[in-house]
Amino acid sequence: MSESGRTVTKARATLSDVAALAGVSVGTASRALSGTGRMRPETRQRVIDAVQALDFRPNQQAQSLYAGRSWTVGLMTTDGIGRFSTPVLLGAEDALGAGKISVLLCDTRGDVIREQHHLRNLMDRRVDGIIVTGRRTDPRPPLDGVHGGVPVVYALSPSTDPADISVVSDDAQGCRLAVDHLLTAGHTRIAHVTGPAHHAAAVDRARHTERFLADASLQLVTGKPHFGDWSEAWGRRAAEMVLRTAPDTDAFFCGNDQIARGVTDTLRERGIPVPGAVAVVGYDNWETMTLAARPPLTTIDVNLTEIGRIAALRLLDAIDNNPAPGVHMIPSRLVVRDSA
Amino acid sequence: MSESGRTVTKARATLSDVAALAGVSVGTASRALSGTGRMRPETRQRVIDAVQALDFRPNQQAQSLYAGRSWTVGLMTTDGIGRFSTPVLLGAEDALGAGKISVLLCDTRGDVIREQHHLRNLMDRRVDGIIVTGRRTDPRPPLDGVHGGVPVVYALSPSTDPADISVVSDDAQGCRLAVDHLLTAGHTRIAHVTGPAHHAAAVDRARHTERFLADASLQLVTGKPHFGDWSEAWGRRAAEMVLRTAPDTDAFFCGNDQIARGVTDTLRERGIPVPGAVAVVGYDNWETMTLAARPPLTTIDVNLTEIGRIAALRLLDAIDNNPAPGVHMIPSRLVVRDSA
DNA sequence: CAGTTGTGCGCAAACGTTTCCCACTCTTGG
DNA sequence: CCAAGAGTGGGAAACGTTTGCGCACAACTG
Repeated sequence: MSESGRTVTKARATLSDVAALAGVSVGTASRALSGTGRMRPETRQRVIDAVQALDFRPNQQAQSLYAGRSWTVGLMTTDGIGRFSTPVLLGAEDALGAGKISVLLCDTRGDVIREQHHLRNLMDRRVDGIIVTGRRTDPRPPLDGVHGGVPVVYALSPSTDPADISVVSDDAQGCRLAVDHLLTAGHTRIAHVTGPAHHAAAVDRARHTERFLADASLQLVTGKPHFGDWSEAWGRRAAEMVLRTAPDTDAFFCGNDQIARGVTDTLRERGIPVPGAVAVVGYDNWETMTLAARPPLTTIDVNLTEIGRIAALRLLDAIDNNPAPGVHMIPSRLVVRDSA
Repeated sequence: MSESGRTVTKARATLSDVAALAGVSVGTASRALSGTGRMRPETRQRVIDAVQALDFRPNQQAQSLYAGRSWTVGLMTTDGIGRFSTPVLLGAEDALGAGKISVLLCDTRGDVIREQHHLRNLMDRRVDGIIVTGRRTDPRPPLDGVHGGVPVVYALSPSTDPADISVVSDDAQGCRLAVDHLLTAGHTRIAHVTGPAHHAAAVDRARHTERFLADASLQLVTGKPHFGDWSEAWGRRAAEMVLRTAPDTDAFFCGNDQIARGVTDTLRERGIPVPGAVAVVGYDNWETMTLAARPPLTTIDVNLTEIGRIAALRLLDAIDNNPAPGVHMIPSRLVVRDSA
């Protein structure tokens, strides 16, 4: 097909080819390779030599048919494959790859029909398990139509059924890291600017922030969190607004890095030194934002890759009949840069 | 297992269950479902009823074993799954899903060992084909170790072997769109700021830009393109530099959107109206950059999703024994916003 | 009414493994 | 010298599907 030196064989050798070359039966060849069963070392060696000579590799389809499993897991992402699901996916792929398990990718784009379609496909392929992940941290209804006890792990957005296995980010602990960092640095007049009030991530983080401030007998400098959207533009507008209402604000804790970057832009344009006069802390550690901001942002890293990895490990456990039902919280990490 | 209403069946029905219930043989049941072979409509109906009653779905493993193919393609990404490979991946998944083909995800992280490992795995699983994609547009060596004529399509970064199938972005046409847009608006003193000189995307775009300017008897306002890195910081620095060397610059064409955003930041901070005094055009249409920039950036969209889609279609053609060797160029699109 | 055509459907092989069961060949001890 | 036992390895069934072949029976035709 191509004139290059790449190998282009017609069809791969099967176990009977190997057996024939080694002068044994297929069954013996199989046992020689699997290590089971007793046999003369010499015989086993002949089989191994034949394998090498023919470049034999077992047909996974056949193994799967016999074993009734596929050494494959489905990874369903509910809304595109974006900034959040990608690291989760990589973490999962990494952990699974170690166990000779491959990942089948299914993107539902938030469409229930598509989700059903993919689910049927996964069941038909006899996947060993399924990881469901979404962008939002809001709980989601469990997958409907899982047959034969195939285990499912929900990553990032937990299942509404507490009997399911979910792996999520520990927002409370993340907020505590941020608030403690600001308090320790002596900030007491803190504002909170975040995303839409209908996102769990926004309301949860706001709630935790107010709680931790209350623990230190403080409250938000403007009296309440500011809900908007996750954009830089909102961060810029919100900063203007907060500074008008409470000019003595000495810190902003933001619901994500884009908002935080918007806040720093407003501060810089007003000539307010960061972190000298006002400190800013973001959330997510999205490096395209945190590193490009001026100054680079101190932020909370939610360890998305770790979430994916743990989800995969929990799934492997469940596949091995050791399910750990419930919600598993993955701790976040404070990343200190120049903004606070 | 769970107290919710979800179906939890023990094991799925097989075709012999269906046949038994319908009172026919397995062979007949199979033919009834596949539509092949002649039979009494009444018999066929009985089989169909049995299928419904048992919620039968054929076991893909068995079908694959018989057919010698898996209705699966491997998608290898060479360096993480980032901003560039993700849309390609989605486009591919979309096009393949229509053909009942699923996607196996393999991330090599730029590691040759890992690439070999994944490739062997894919061959063992008898994938119907492979799509290889990378972040960089630089050509890459073809996959080594593809057996049995399994077709491979290279997306985004072409194969160095011209006999392979590659689907890439048409950088020349993209640059022409940008340059023409600037020229039509009357700009003649154009600067070009781009990424590292060891990236094909940077040097190619620079070369095309100079060529199209030459076609209009013009040259770059600073006499040469400015190579740096793909960051906002470089965009900001480069803008300072260009304005010092050639204060009468009336447009910046940038190698990507981050650089373009950096340029607009410098211009805004110097009080230079964009696009009133100086126009700015980016590249890639990365919306987190283009929409957040002030003003929102006019840019070139390389249609990554389309590249993925076409790569998948070419792969399907090749699987059907109609390979279209060579490099396929996907045209880009000018997205006009406020910066030019 | 015998022979031919045609329809409907069952049987079995095949895809490539794994594993159970059994037969054979040595060796060894009585 | 023969029987028992251990060590080897062959044969075949099974996983669940698809498909080629051929048989039985009905319906024509001459």
